[in-house]
Amino acid sequence: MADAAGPRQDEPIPDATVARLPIYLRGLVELSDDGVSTVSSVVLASLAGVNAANVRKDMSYLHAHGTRGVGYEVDHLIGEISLALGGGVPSPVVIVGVGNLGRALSRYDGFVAGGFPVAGLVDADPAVVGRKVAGNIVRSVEDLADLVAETGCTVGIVATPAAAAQVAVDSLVASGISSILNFAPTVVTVPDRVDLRQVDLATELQILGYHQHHRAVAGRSDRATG
Amino acid sequence: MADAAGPRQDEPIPDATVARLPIYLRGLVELSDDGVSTVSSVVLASLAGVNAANVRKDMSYLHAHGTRGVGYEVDHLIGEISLALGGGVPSPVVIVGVGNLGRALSRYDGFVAGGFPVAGLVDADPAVVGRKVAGNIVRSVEDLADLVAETGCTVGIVATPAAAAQVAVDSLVASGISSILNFAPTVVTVPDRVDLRQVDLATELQILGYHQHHRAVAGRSDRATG
DNA sequence: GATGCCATGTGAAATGGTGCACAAGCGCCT
DNA sequence: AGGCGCTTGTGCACCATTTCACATGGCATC
Repeated sequence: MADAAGPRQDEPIPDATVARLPIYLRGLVELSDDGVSTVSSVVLASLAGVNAANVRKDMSYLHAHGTRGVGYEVDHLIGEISLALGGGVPSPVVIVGVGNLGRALSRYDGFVAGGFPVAGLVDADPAVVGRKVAGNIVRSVEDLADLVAETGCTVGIVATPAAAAQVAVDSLVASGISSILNFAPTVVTVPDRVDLRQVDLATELQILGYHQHHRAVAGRSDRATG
Repeated sequence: MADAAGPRQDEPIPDATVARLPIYLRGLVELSDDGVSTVSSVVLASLAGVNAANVRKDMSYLHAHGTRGVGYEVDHLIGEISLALGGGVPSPVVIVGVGNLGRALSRYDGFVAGGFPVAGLVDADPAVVGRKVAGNIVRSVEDLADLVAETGCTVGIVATPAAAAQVAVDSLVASGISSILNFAPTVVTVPDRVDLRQVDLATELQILGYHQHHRAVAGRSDRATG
Protein backbone atom coordinates (compact mmCIF):
# COMPACT_ATOMS: atom_id res chain seq x y z
CA MET A 1 0.00 0.00 0.00
CA ALA A 2 2.63 2.50 1.03
CA ASP A 3 5.19 1.35 -1.50
CA ALA A 4 5.00 4.03 -4.19
CA ALA A 5 5.65 7.74 -3.83
CA GLY A 6 2.80 7.89 -1.36
CA PRO A 7 -0.91 7.80 -1.95
CA ARG A 8 -2.75 11.12 -2.06
CA GLN A 9 -4.37 10.45 1.28
CA ASP A 10 -3.83 13.99 2.36
CA GLU A 11 -6.35 15.16 -0.20
CA PRO A 12 -9.47 16.15 1.63
CA ILE A 13 -12.36 13.71 1.55
CA PRO A 14 -15.68 15.55 1.82
CA ASP A 15 -17.35 15.24 5.21
CA ALA A 16 -20.49 13.87 3.63
CA THR A 17 -18.45 11.08 2.08
CA VAL A 18 -16.67 10.26 5.33
CA ALA A 19 -20.04 9.98 7.05
CA ARG A 20 -21.09 7.35 4.52
CA LEU A 21 -17.94 5.25 4.64
CA PRO A 22 -18.94 3.32 7.79
CA ILE A 23 -22.27 2.48 6.18
CA TYR A 24 -20.54 1.17 3.10
CA LEU A 25 -18.14 -0.78 5.26
CA ARG A 26 -20.95 -2.55 7.08
CA GLY A 27 -22.61 -3.55 3.83
CA LEU A 28 -19.33 -4.73 2.36
CA VAL A 29 -18.44 -6.86 5.38
CA GLU A 30 -21.84 -8.48 5.13
CA LEU A 31 -21.26 -9.20 1.46
CA SER A 32 -17.84 -10.61 2.20
CA ASP A 33 -19.29 -12.89 4.86
CA ASP A 34 -21.76 -14.13 2.28
CA GLY A 35 -18.89 -15.01 -0.04
CA VAL A 36 -19.56 -12.24 -2.54
CA SER A 37 -16.32 -11.07 -4.15
CA THR A 38 -17.40 -8.20 -6.38
CA VAL A 39 -20.11 -5.59 -6.05
CA SER A 40 -21.48 -2.95 -8.38
CA SER A 41 -22.15 0.60 -7.35
CA VAL A 42 -25.86 -0.02 -7.81
CA VAL A 43 -25.94 -2.88 -5.33
CA LEU A 44 -23.75 -1.12 -2.81
CA ALA A 45 -25.94 1.94 -3.16
CA SER A 46 -29.08 0.02 -2.37
CA LEU A 47 -27.38 -1.54 0.64
CA ALA A 48 -26.40 1.88 1.93
CA GLY A 49 -29.60 3.63 0.93
CA VAL A 50 -27.93 6.19 -1.31
CA ASN A 51 -27.60 7.02 -4.99
CA ALA A 52 -25.33 4.86 -7.15
CA ALA A 53 -23.50 7.83 -8.67
CA ASN A 54 -22.87 9.00 -5.15
CA VAL A 55 -21.22 5.69 -4.31
CA ARG A 56 -18.97 5.91 -7.34
CA LYS A 57 -17.94 9.45 -6.53
CA ASP A 58 -17.25 8.51 -2.93
CA MET A 59 -15.04 5.64 -4.02
CA SER A 60 -13.14 7.90 -6.36
CA TYR A 61 -12.27 10.14 -3.41
CA LEU A 62 -10.71 7.10 -1.74
CA HIS A 63 -8.82 6.22 -4.92
CA ALA A 64 -10.55 2.87 -4.62
CA HIS A 65 -11.02 2.12 -8.28
CA GLY A 66 -13.23 -0.60 -9.60
CA THR A 67 -13.22 -2.52 -12.84
CA ARG A 68 -15.46 -1.25 -15.60
CA GLY A 69 -18.03 -3.73 -16.65
CA VAL A 70 -17.51 -5.72 -13.46
CA GLY A 71 -17.68 -3.62 -10.32
CA TYR A 72 -15.57 -3.24 -7.20
CA GLU A 73 -13.68 -5.95 -5.37
CA VAL A 74 -15.37 -6.32 -2.01
CA ASP A 75 -12.27 -7.18 -0.02
CA HIS A 76 -10.28 -4.42 -1.63
CA LEU A 77 -12.94 -1.87 -0.76
CA ILE A 78 -13.07 -3.13 2.81
CA GLY A 79 -9.34 -2.60 3.04
CA GLU A 80 -9.42 0.88 1.55
CA ILE A 81 -12.29 2.09 3.68
CA SER A 82 -10.83 0.59 6.85
CA LEU A 83 -7.57 2.28 6.06
CA ALA A 84 -9.23 5.63 5.60
CA LEU A 85 -11.23 5.21 8.79
CA GLY A 86 -8.32 5.09 11.17
CA GLY A 87 -5.75 2.99 9.40
CA GLY A 88 -7.18 -0.29 10.63
CA VAL A 89 -5.57 0.26 14.01
CA PRO A 90 -7.98 -0.10 16.93
CA SER A 91 -8.44 3.10 18.93
CA PRO A 92 -9.25 2.42 22.55
CA VAL A 93 -11.81 4.75 24.06
CA VAL A 94 -12.39 6.06 27.55
CA ILE A 95 -15.91 6.73 28.78
CA VAL A 96 -16.49 9.61 31.18
CA GLY A 97 -19.66 9.27 33.19
CA VAL A 98 -20.95 5.89 34.32
CA GLY A 99 -24.66 6.61 34.60
CA ASN A 100 -27.35 4.75 32.72
CA LEU A 101 -26.03 5.75 29.36
CA GLY A 102 -22.38 5.28 30.25
CA ARG A 103 -23.03 1.75 31.45
CA ALA A 104 -24.99 0.90 28.33
CA LEU A 105 -22.23 2.28 26.15
CA SER A 106 -19.55 0.36 28.02
CA ARG A 107 -21.42 -2.85 27.25
CA TYR A 108 -22.16 -1.99 23.64
CA ASP A 109 -20.36 -4.59 21.56
CA GLY A 110 -20.65 -2.51 18.42
CA PHE A 111 -17.77 -0.42 19.67
CA VAL A 112 -15.42 -3.37 19.91
CA ALA A 113 -16.56 -4.66 16.53
CA GLY A 114 -15.88 -1.26 15.05
CA GLY A 115 -12.34 -1.17 16.41
CA PHE A 116 -13.04 0.95 19.45
CA PRO A 117 -12.54 -1.20 22.56
CA VAL A 118 -13.44 0.40 25.84
CA ALA A 119 -10.16 0.85 27.67
CA GLY A 120 -11.48 2.54 30.77
CA LEU A 121 -14.32 4.16 32.64
CA VAL A 122 -14.14 7.20 34.86
CA ASP A 123 -16.68 9.03 36.98
CA ALA A 124 -16.69 12.01 39.29
CA ASP A 125 -18.93 10.33 41.87
CA PRO A 126 -16.82 8.66 44.62
CA ALA A 127 -19.68 6.23 45.22
CA VAL A 128 -19.19 4.78 41.77
CA VAL A 129 -15.40 4.83 41.64
CA GLY A 130 -13.95 1.40 42.31
CA ARG A 131 -16.99 -0.51 41.19
CA LYS A 132 -16.69 -2.91 38.32
CA VAL A 133 -18.78 -2.22 35.24
CA ALA A 134 -18.66 -4.40 32.12
CA GLY A 135 -15.27 -5.79 33.14
CA ASN A 136 -13.70 -2.43 33.88
CA ILE A 137 -13.00 -0.88 37.25
CA VAL A 138 -14.39 2.63 37.35
CA ARG A 139 -11.66 5.12 38.15
CA SER A 140 -11.73 8.68 39.35
CA VAL A 141 -11.67 11.55 36.89
CA GLU A 142 -8.49 12.62 38.61
CA ASP A 143 -6.86 9.50 37.23
CA LEU A 144 -8.00 10.35 33.73
CA ALA A 145 -4.63 11.58 32.49
CA ASP A 146 -2.91 8.49 33.89
CA LEU A 147 -5.49 6.21 32.37
CA VAL A 148 -5.13 7.84 28.98
CA ALA A 149 -1.35 7.60 29.16
CA GLU A 150 -1.43 3.93 30.23
CA THR A 151 -3.91 2.76 27.63
CA GLY A 152 -3.02 5.04 24.76
CA CYS A 153 -6.60 6.18 24.42
CA THR A 154 -7.18 8.81 21.79
CA VAL A 155 -10.96 8.95 21.89
CA GLY A 156 -13.15 10.09 24.75
CA ILE A 157 -16.87 9.56 25.19
CA VAL A 158 -18.76 11.97 27.40
CA ALA A 159 -21.86 10.44 29.00
CA THR A 160 -22.26 12.77 31.94
CA PRO A 161 -25.22 15.00 32.81
CA ALA A 162 -25.31 18.22 30.84
CA ALA A 163 -24.06 20.31 33.74
CA ALA A 164 -20.86 18.29 34.00
CA ALA A 165 -20.17 17.92 30.31
CA GLN A 166 -17.90 20.91 29.78
CA VAL A 167 -15.75 19.94 32.77
CA ALA A 168 -15.52 16.39 31.46
CA VAL A 169 -14.54 17.66 28.04
CA ASP A 170 -11.90 19.94 29.50
CA SER A 171 -10.45 17.04 31.46
CA LEU A 172 -10.30 14.89 28.37
CA VAL A 173 -8.61 17.65 26.41
CA ALA A 174 -6.09 18.18 29.21
CA SER A 175 -5.35 14.45 29.15
CA GLY A 176 -4.30 14.64 25.53
CA ILE A 177 -7.42 13.14 23.95
CA SER A 178 -7.89 14.32 20.38
CA SER A 179 -11.39 13.11 19.56
CA ILE A 180 -14.51 13.43 21.66
CA LEU A 181 -17.99 12.05 21.25
CA ASN A 182 -20.42 13.99 23.43
CA PHE A 183 -23.73 12.46 24.48
CA ALA A 184 -24.56 15.18 26.99
CA PRO A 185 -27.39 17.41 25.78
CA THR A 186 -25.43 20.64 25.81
CA VAL A 187 -23.13 22.62 23.58
CA VAL A 188 -19.51 22.25 24.61
CA THR A 189 -16.41 23.91 23.24
CA VAL A 190 -13.03 22.40 22.45
CA PRO A 191 -9.73 23.71 21.11
CA ASP A 192 -9.20 23.53 17.36
CA ARG A 193 -6.88 20.57 17.58
CA VAL A 194 -9.65 18.44 19.11
CA ASP A 195 -12.40 16.92 17.01
CA LEU A 196 -15.86 16.94 18.57
CA ARG A 197 -19.04 15.19 17.54
CA GLN A 198 -22.38 15.55 19.21
CA VAL A 199 -24.99 12.82 19.64
CA ASP A 200 -28.15 14.23 21.07
CA LEU A 201 -30.96 11.80 21.75
CA ALA A 202 -33.60 14.29 22.84
CA THR A 203 -32.83 16.52 19.88
CA GLU A 204 -33.37 13.66 17.48
CA LEU A 205 -36.80 13.04 18.93
CA GLN A 206 -37.66 16.71 18.74
CA ILE A 207 -36.74 16.75 15.07
CA LEU A 208 -39.07 13.82 14.54
CA GLY A 209 -41.68 15.73 16.50
CA TYR A 210 -41.43 18.66 14.15
CA HIS A 211 -42.11 16.55 11.10
CA GLN A 212 -45.00 14.82 12.83
CA HIS A 213 -46.58 18.08 13.88
CA HIS A 214 -45.97 19.56 10.46
CA ARG A 215 -47.66 16.63 8.76
CA ALA A 216 -50.65 16.98 11.06
CA VAL A 217 -50.99 20.69 10.39
CA ALA A 218 -50.63 20.18 6.65
CA GLY A 219 -53.28 17.47 6.78
CA ARG A 220 -55.69 19.76 8.62
CA SER A 221 -55.24 22.60 6.15
CA ASP A 222 -55.71 20.12 3.31
CA ARG A 223 -59.11 19.28 4.73
CA ALA A 224 -59.87 22.92 5.45
CA THR A 225 -58.93 23.90 1.92
CA GLY A 226 -60.96 21.14 0.29
CA MET B 1 -51.88 32.18 17.98
CA ALA B 2 -54.43 30.69 15.63
CA ASP B 3 -56.71 33.72 15.74
CA ALA B 4 -56.00 35.45 12.42
CA ALA B 5 -56.33 34.00 8.94
CA GLY B 6 -53.85 31.36 10.04
CA PRO B 7 -50.09 31.57 10.39
CA ARG B 8 -48.00 30.39 7.48
CA GLN B 9 -46.98 27.27 9.33
CA ASP B 10 -47.37 25.15 6.26
CA GLU B 11 -44.42 26.88 4.65
CA PRO B 12 -41.53 24.49 4.73
CA ILE B 13 -38.86 25.13 7.32
CA PRO B 14 -35.47 23.92 6.03
CA ASP B 15 -34.29 20.69 7.60
CA ALA B 16 -31.07 22.32 8.69
CA THR B 17 -33.06 24.90 10.60
CA VAL B 18 -35.27 22.31 12.26
CA ALA B 19 -32.18 20.47 13.43
CA ARG B 20 -30.99 23.62 15.19
CA LEU B 21 -34.28 24.50 16.87
CA PRO B 22 -33.82 22.12 19.81
CA ILE B 23 -30.38 23.60 20.41
CA TYR B 24 -31.78 27.09 20.45
CA LEU B 25 -34.56 25.95 22.74
CA ARG B 26 -32.13 24.58 25.30
CA GLY B 27 -30.14 27.79 25.34
CA LEU B 28 -33.27 29.89 25.61
CA VAL B 29 -34.68 27.88 28.51
CA GLU B 30 -31.39 28.32 30.31
CA LEU B 31 -31.54 32.06 29.71
CA SER B 32 -35.11 32.19 30.92
CA ASP B 33 -34.16 30.33 34.09
CA ASP B 34 -31.47 32.92 34.65
CA GLY B 35 -34.07 35.66 34.43
CA VAL B 36 -32.90 36.99 31.08
CA SER B 37 -35.82 38.43 29.12
CA THR B 38 -34.28 39.46 25.81
CA VAL B 39 -31.47 37.99 23.75
CA SER B 40 -29.64 39.15 20.64
CA SER B 41 -28.88 36.91 17.71
CA VAL B 42 -25.19 37.19 18.53
CA VAL B 43 -25.63 35.84 22.05
CA LEU B 44 -27.99 33.09 20.99
CA ALA B 45 -25.58 32.16 18.22
CA SER B 46 -22.70 31.76 20.64
CA LEU B 47 -24.88 29.65 22.91
CA ALA B 48 -25.78 27.37 20.04
CA GLY B 49 -22.38 27.42 18.40
CA VAL B 50 -23.57 28.80 15.08
CA ASN B 51 -23.37 31.99 13.03
CA ALA B 52 -25.48 34.98 14.11
CA ALA B 53 -26.92 35.56 10.65
CA ASN B 54 -27.91 31.95 10.64
CA VAL B 55 -29.87 32.45 13.85
CA ARG B 56 -31.71 35.43 12.40
CA LYS B 57 -32.61 33.57 9.23
CA ASP B 58 -33.77 30.59 11.23
CA MET B 59 -36.02 32.80 13.35
CA SER B 60 -37.47 34.40 10.25
CA TYR B 61 -38.55 30.96 9.02
CA LEU B 62 -40.49 30.58 12.27
CA HIS B 63 -42.01 34.05 11.86
CA ALA B 64 -40.56 34.73 15.27
CA HIS B 65 -39.69 38.37 14.85
CA GLY B 66 -37.50 40.33 17.19
CA THR B 67 -37.24 44.01 17.94
CA ARG B 68 -34.62 45.98 16.04
CA GLY B 69 -32.08 47.51 18.30
CA VAL B 70 -33.09 45.23 21.16
CA GLY B 71 -33.21 41.57 20.21
CA TYR B 72 -35.66 38.73 20.68
CA GLU B 73 -37.96 38.11 23.63
CA VAL B 74 -36.72 34.93 25.26
CA ASP B 75 -40.10 33.65 26.39
CA HIS B 76 -41.69 34.40 23.07
CA LEU B 77 -38.99 32.47 21.23
CA ILE B 78 -39.41 29.55 23.58
CA GLY B 79 -43.10 29.51 22.77
CA GLU B 80 -42.59 29.71 19.03
CA ILE B 81 -39.95 27.02 18.90
CA SER B 82 -41.89 24.71 21.18
CA LEU B 83 -44.91 25.19 18.98
CA ALA B 84 -42.98 24.33 15.86
CA LEU B 85 -41.42 21.28 17.50
CA GLY B 86 -44.61 19.35 18.01
CA GLY B 87 -47.08 21.94 19.14
CA GLY B 88 -46.08 21.67 22.78
CA VAL B 89 -48.05 18.45 23.09
CA PRO B 90 -46.06 15.57 24.61
CA SER B 91 -45.61 12.61 22.29
CA PRO B 92 -45.29 9.34 24.16
CA VAL B 93 -42.76 6.93 22.74
CA VAL B 94 -42.50 3.17 22.70
CA ILE B 95 -39.12 1.47 22.89
CA VAL B 96 -38.58 -1.78 21.02
CA GLY B 97 -35.72 -3.83 22.37
CA VAL B 98 -34.88 -3.91 26.06
CA GLY B 99 -31.19 -4.70 25.93
CA ASN B 100 -28.46 -2.57 27.41
CA LEU B 101 -29.28 0.37 25.24
CA GLY B 102 -33.03 0.02 25.51
CA ARG B 103 -32.85 0.00 29.30
CA ALA B 104 -30.61 3.04 29.33
CA LEU B 105 -32.93 4.89 27.00
CA SER B 106 -35.97 3.99 29.08
CA ARG B 107 -34.30 5.62 32.08
CA TYR B 108 -33.03 8.64 30.20
CA ASP B 109 -34.76 11.62 31.77
CA GLY B 110 -33.91 13.85 28.84
CA PHE B 111 -36.76 12.24 26.94
CA VAL B 112 -39.35 13.19 29.52
CA ALA B 113 -37.91 16.70 29.79
CA GLY B 114 -38.13 17.03 26.03
CA GLY B 115 -41.78 16.05 25.97
CA PHE B 116 -41.30 12.41 25.03
CA PRO B 117 -42.36 10.24 27.97
CA VAL B 118 -41.74 6.53 27.61
CA ALA B 119 -45.18 4.95 27.36
CA GLY B 120 -44.12 1.37 26.93
CA LEU B 121 -41.39 -1.17 26.32
CA VAL B 122 -41.57 -4.24 24.16
CA ASP B 123 -39.15 -7.07 23.41
CA ALA B 124 -39.17 -10.22 21.36
CA ASP B 125 -37.41 -12.28 24.04
CA PRO B 126 -39.99 -14.13 26.22
CA ALA B 127 -37.45 -14.15 29.05
CA VAL B 128 -37.63 -10.37 29.24
CA VAL B 129 -41.37 -9.95 28.68
CA GLY B 130 -43.18 -9.33 31.94
CA ARG B 131 -40.20 -7.90 33.76
CA LYS B 132 -40.36 -4.40 35.07
CA VAL B 133 -37.84 -1.89 33.69
CA ALA B 134 -37.79 1.75 34.74
CA GLY B 135 -41.37 1.56 35.95
CA ASN B 136 -42.73 -0.11 32.84
CA ILE B 137 -43.71 -3.73 32.37
CA VAL B 138 -42.03 -5.11 29.26
CA ARG B 139 -44.62 -6.43 26.85
CA SER B 140 -44.38 -8.73 23.88
CA VAL B 141 -43.88 -7.36 20.39
CA GLU B 142 -47.14 -9.05 19.54
CA ASP B 143 -48.88 -6.60 21.86
CA LEU B 144 -47.24 -3.68 20.08
CA ALA B 145 -50.30 -2.62 18.11
CA ASP B 146 -52.45 -2.78 21.25
CA LEU B 147 -49.91 -0.81 23.23
CA VAL B 148 -49.72 1.87 20.58
CA ALA B 149 -53.48 2.10 20.40
CA GLU B 150 -53.85 2.30 24.21
CA THR B 151 -51.20 4.91 24.79
CA GLY B 152 -51.52 6.93 21.61
CA CYS B 153 -47.84 6.56 20.87
CA THR B 154 -46.71 8.12 17.63
CA VAL B 155 -42.97 7.66 18.00
CA GLY B 156 -41.06 4.40 18.11
CA ILE B 157 -37.48 3.84 19.21
CA VAL B 158 -35.67 0.80 17.87
CA ALA B 159 -32.95 -0.46 20.20
CA THR B 160 -32.70 -4.03 19.00
CA PRO B 161 -29.68 -5.86 17.56
CA ALA B 162 -29.05 -5.07 13.92
CA ALA B 163 -30.46 -8.38 12.73
CA ALA B 164 -33.84 -7.68 14.31
CA ALA B 165 -34.11 -4.02 13.39
CA GLN B 166 -36.02 -4.33 10.13
CA VAL B 167 -38.59 -6.62 11.73
CA ALA B 168 -38.99 -4.19 14.62
CA VAL B 169 -39.41 -1.30 12.22
CA ASP B 170 -41.99 -3.21 10.21
CA SER B 171 -43.93 -3.96 13.39
CA LEU B 172 -43.89 -0.33 14.39
CA VAL B 173 -45.07 0.74 10.97
CA ALA B 174 -47.86 -1.84 11.06
CA SER B 175 -48.92 -0.48 14.46
CA GLY B 176 -49.49 2.93 12.98
CA ILE B 177 -46.36 4.65 14.28
CA SER B 178 -45.36 7.57 12.09
CA SER B 179 -41.90 8.45 13.41
CA ILE B 180 -39.04 6.10 14.15
CA LEU B 181 -35.67 6.64 15.76
CA ASN B 182 -33.37 3.73 14.92
CA PHE B 183 -30.36 2.96 17.09
CA ALA B 184 -29.60 -0.36 15.46
CA PRO B 185 -26.46 -0.22 13.32
CA THR B 186 -28.10 -1.14 10.06
CA VAL B 187 -29.93 0.47 7.20
CA VAL B 188 -33.68 -0.04 7.43
CA THR B 189 -36.41 0.97 5.04
CA VAL B 190 -39.80 2.50 5.80
CA PRO B 191 -42.78 3.63 3.73
CA ASP B 192 -42.86 7.25 2.63
CA ARG B 193 -45.43 8.24 5.22
CA VAL B 194 -43.08 7.27 8.05
CA ASP B 195 -40.25 9.50 9.15
CA LEU B 196 -37.02 7.73 10.03
CA ARG B 197 -33.91 8.99 11.75
CA GLN B 198 -30.77 7.00 12.34
CA VAL B 199 -28.49 7.27 15.37
CA ASP B 200 -25.42 5.19 14.88
CA LEU B 201 -22.94 5.12 17.73
CA ALA B 202 -20.23 3.05 16.08
CA THR B 203 -20.45 5.16 12.94
CA GLU B 204 -19.89 8.32 14.92
CA LEU B 205 -16.71 6.87 16.37
CA GLN B 206 -15.52 5.79 12.97
CA ILE B 207 -16.00 9.29 11.65
CA LEU B 208 -13.89 10.56 14.51
CA GLY B 209 -11.37 7.89 13.63
CA TYR B 210 -11.10 9.18 10.11
CA HIS B 211 -10.25 12.69 11.22
CA GLN B 212 -7.76 11.37 13.74
CA HIS B 213 -6.02 9.19 11.20
CA HIS B 214 -6.10 11.97 8.66
CA ARG B 215 -4.48 14.40 11.08
CA ALA B 216 -1.78 11.86 11.85
CA VAL B 217 -1.03 11.27 8.17
CA ALA B 218 -0.99 14.99 7.48
CA GLY B 219 1.34 15.50 10.42
CA ARG B 220 3.72 12.85 9.12
CA SER B 221 3.85 14.32 5.65
CA ASP B 222 4.42 17.75 7.18
CA ARG B 223 7.53 16.41 8.86
CA ALA B 224 8.57 14.53 5.72
CA THR B 225 8.13 17.65 3.64
CA GLY B 226 10.07 19.87 6.04
C1' DG C 1 -38.71 66.15 18.86
C1' DA C 2 -34.44 65.04 16.62
C1' DT C 3 -30.27 62.25 16.54
C1' DG C 4 -27.25 58.42 17.16
C1' DC C 5 -26.65 53.69 18.26
C1' DC C 6 -27.69 49.13 17.79
C1' DA C 7 -29.76 44.85 16.28
C1' DT C 8 -32.95 42.88 13.05
C1' DG C 9 -34.29 41.20 8.44
C1' DT C 10 -32.94 40.02 3.90
C1' DG C 11 -30.88 40.15 -0.96
C1' DA C 12 -27.16 38.04 -3.06
C1' DA C 13 -22.86 35.64 -3.46
C1' DA C 14 -20.26 31.65 -2.11
C1' DT C 15 -20.02 27.05 -0.65
C1' DG C 16 -20.90 22.17 -0.45
C1' DG C 17 -23.35 18.28 -1.96
C1' DT C 18 -26.31 15.52 -5.09
C1' DG C 19 -27.79 13.31 -9.17
C1' DC C 20 -28.12 13.07 -14.16
C1' DA C 21 -26.18 11.75 -18.30
C1' DC C 22 -22.69 10.16 -21.03
C1' DA C 23 -18.05 8.95 -22.57
C1' DA C 24 -14.47 5.53 -21.62
C1' DG C 25 -12.98 0.98 -20.74
C1' DC C 26 -13.08 -3.92 -19.53
C1' DG C 27 -14.46 -8.68 -20.17
C1' DC C 28 -17.11 -12.10 -22.36
C1' DC C 29 -19.01 -14.37 -26.22
C1' DT C 30 -19.02 -15.45 -30.90
C1' DA D 1 -9.97 -10.99 -33.49
C1' DG D 2 -14.03 -8.25 -33.24
C1' DG D 3 -18.23 -6.64 -31.33
C1' DC D 4 -21.44 -6.09 -27.58
C1' DG D 5 -23.16 -5.28 -23.08
C1' DC D 6 -22.20 -3.85 -18.68
C1' DT D 7 -20.22 -0.75 -15.25
C1' DT D 8 -17.09 2.71 -13.94
C1' DG D 9 -15.57 7.56 -13.69
C1' DT D 10 -16.77 12.34 -14.14
C1' DG D 11 -18.32 16.97 -16.16
C1' DC D 12 -22.18 19.74 -15.37
C1' DA D 13 -26.32 21.58 -13.71
C1' DC D 14 -29.29 21.88 -9.87
C1' DC D 15 -30.44 22.42 -5.10
C1' DA D 16 -29.87 23.47 -0.20
C1' DT D 17 -27.43 25.94 3.02
C1' DT D 18 -24.31 29.29 4.82
C1' DT D 19 -22.36 33.70 5.17
C1' DC D 20 -21.60 38.45 4.12
C1' DA D 21 -23.07 43.01 3.82
C1' DC D 22 -26.22 46.49 4.25
C1' DA D 23 -30.58 48.79 4.33
C1' DT D 24 -34.38 49.19 7.67
C1' DG D 25 -36.31 50.54 11.81
C1' DG D 26 -36.92 50.91 16.97
C1' DC D 27 -35.23 52.79 21.43
C1' DA D 28 -32.83 55.83 24.42
C1' DT D 29 -30.70 60.02 25.20
C1' DC D 30 -30.19 64.84 24.76
